[in-house]
Amino acid sequence: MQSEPPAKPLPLHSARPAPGEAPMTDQNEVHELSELLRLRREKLATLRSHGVNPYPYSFAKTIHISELLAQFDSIQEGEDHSGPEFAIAGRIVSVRIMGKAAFCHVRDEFGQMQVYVQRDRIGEAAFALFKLFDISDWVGIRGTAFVTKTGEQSLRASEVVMLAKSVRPLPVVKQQGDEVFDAFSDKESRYRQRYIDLAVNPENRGIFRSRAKIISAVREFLDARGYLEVETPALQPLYGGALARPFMTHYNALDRTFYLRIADELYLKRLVVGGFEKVYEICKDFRNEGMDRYHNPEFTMLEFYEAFADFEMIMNLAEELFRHVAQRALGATVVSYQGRTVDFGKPFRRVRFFDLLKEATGKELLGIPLPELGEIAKAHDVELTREMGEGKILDEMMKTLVRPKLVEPTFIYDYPLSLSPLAKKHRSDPRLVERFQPCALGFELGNAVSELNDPLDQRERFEAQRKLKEAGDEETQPIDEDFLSALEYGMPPTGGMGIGIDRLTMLLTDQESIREVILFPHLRS
RNA sequence: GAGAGCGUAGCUCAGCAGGUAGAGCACCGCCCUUUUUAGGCGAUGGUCCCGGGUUCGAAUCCCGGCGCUCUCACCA
Repeated sequence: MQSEPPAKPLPLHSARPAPGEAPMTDQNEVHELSELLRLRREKLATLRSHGVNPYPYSFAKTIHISELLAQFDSIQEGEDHSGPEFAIAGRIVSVRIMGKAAFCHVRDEFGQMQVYVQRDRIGEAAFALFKLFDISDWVGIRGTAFVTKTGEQSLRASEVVMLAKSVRPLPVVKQQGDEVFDAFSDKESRYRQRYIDLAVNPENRGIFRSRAKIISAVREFLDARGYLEVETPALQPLYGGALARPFMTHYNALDRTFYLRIADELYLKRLVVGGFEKVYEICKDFRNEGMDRYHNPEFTMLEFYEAFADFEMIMNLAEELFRHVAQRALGATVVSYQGRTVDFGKPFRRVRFFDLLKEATGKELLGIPLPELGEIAKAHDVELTREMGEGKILDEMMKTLVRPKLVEPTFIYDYPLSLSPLAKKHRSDPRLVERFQPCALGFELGNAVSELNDPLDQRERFEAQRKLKEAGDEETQPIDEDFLSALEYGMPPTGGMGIGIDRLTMLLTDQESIREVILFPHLRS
């Protein structure tokens, strides 16, 4: 069988419409296809004209390529080229046709291997059709294992099956010596067409495997400690639980504005009021903010709440959690990030918020008057805007003077009251709240507090937020009467924590941009 | 939201004192039954992001838009 032209040639080479002649739509579309795409469609038609279904329904694959390679020595064929048959399936990523035989590489999810296709082995007709197979086609191969003259573990094909014809070639990476061709490295293209990125740069699939492991390790850890996984609304009539601007949407049936959640905190605490003692949720939060390498407007957050616990107990739990997740995701507690290495297996450093600022500035900042605080901040080149209150200035100083230098895993605790509208006042100093943040390698990894359960105090905090809003602050916590009502019925002492899953994944997979750990990051369309 | 840079073949990129568009790889044809993402010979491939303007002539210069990247600001 020869690779004849298609039985019904596509109108590929027809001339452009003559002036004045109405263009025929289907022809027009074909005109717009590049030579490359047209040729693939011709091959598709040729396969069909020879009775091949280029999109069959299934394939009886018997082994992953990685498994086959792992047990290669014990399954090799004998000298007569007979041996146990295996069926692999994957994408063709390279082809070398040599007249009456051909080599190609086939890649599946977990590995890739060379396939040797001989005309006299699979038959003349099948070999002629095989010549229509291209890079990026999905194929099934049955054959026996052998090693080539040059020492590569390969599969000698006895049958090749088209599983899905690709009519648009992937830019499969090719390497010759030190030269790399076709590297698919443009960030925009990689994010926009993530499927190409994953297909062509299989190492990037590892990032998302790690991400999945991290999330399952979190569940494993919390489930084992009696936490209940719950789901709370993403569409909320009132947002809260964080200080951020929300996305707004319209609920047609109710004819009112709804918000995409910026946090699930207030709902999870309602559940603690309801009697669930340990709850957690891993969910998407949405914040109407800009995006950069640390922020995506839609991101994944873990929040967990435990009744009868305070922030110190949560701190101990968090330390174990980070250790467990690192161990599960990396197989070790040692984490390397952008050239720096820390060990999550060691006890975390625990240091007070104001002690860190004292280290950085040489001054005790707790309780000093606002004007003086501003002077000190300016003296350390911390940029201030006119409307910054005490909390924001302190936060800014922490962000610029301290956090970048926090490499070792650290818990910063005892935060100023003004920064934390949902945290309980400190048992030993009313100017502080019982709150901590875990940091490592310059990252802020989460936030935890002894949850405020005094309904009257909570109302005052909400009122303070309202005043900030009236003063023009767009990132305030609105008053949530139903939540206040829940607290009035009584919430036990509770410790709670939030951990940004995306950032944790960045850290554990050594990625410098959040977009590398989100499969489909937001891009302008 | 602000500043800087970028947008040319399927991919990665060159070309820019303005003169009909280039390379490598991929792709196509022929030869080749153990190659190393093969080899040899030959060919094809582009609305140079979009829209205006300057000019005899624009990928190149100017203006406007769109998109991306990197900084900065806000935030986790």
